[in-house]
Amino acid sequence: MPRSHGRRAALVHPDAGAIDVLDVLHALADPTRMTIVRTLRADPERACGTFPVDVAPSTLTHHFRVLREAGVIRQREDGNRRWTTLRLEELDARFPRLLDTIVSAYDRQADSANT
Amino acid sequence: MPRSHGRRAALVHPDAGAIDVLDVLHALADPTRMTIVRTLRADPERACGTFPVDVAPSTLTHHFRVLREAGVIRQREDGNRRWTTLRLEELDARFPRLLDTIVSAYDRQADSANT
DNA sequence: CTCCTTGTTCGATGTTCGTCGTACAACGAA
DNA sequence: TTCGTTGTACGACGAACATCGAACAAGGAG
Repeated sequence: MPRSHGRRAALVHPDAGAIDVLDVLHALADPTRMTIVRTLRADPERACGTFPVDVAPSTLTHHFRVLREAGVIRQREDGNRRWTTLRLEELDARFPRLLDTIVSAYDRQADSANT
Repeated sequence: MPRSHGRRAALVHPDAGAIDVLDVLHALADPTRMTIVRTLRADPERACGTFPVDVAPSTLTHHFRVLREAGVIRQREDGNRRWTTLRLEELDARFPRLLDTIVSAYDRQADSANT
């Protein structure tokens, strides 16, 4: 028994009512994580490995954890895969229009840069 | 001449069109800076020392610099004082409803905590 | 069972961040 | 000019962060 990894850690998600807006802002203030969120807005559910980001797998795991613990995404185990969705409705119930306004602002910025 | 400080550095503000939404999110993802912004929403202009935050003066200067360089606030020299305002209109022109939505979300969270 | 795929955990590295104390610069008033 | 007020610049410190590689765990296909 060379390591004491134990089994796969259970996925922890904060309750909708416990989501902290500062945590959400911090989670979104990173280009890789913003790309993840934008991708999920277009596609409702994706597996981890299918996001158009260019970082090492372990780095991607880290970013998913930040988003998950901030309450932005939900992850579901399915065999070997881990499926990811936005917690859009819960987020919207607590902070109306927050996610949409932020992502729209980023979209607008990306558009103005491609000119 | 013990130091080579030179004179007071000029205040640098990014052009409205160069404001980066990720910088704005990062600037707002801190409780002290969020308090500064909320205070400025209530009062249009304040001097640095009049904010209800509990940090050392040099720390406050640091937070003002982060907000200023992100394009969230504007600072104006006036004799010994430095007056601070929100760049609300410029921000709103580039990212409609962004600041208002974020600050409202924080207000809502603060309200729900005081229950 | 064996191999491949998927994604994680751990440990390390270098960077950025929030905080402070100290020194100091500019201004205004006495 | 001297003194008090206001706020900055610098340097340091510990914590948090983004990133990676290596090892590994679980599941599916053959």
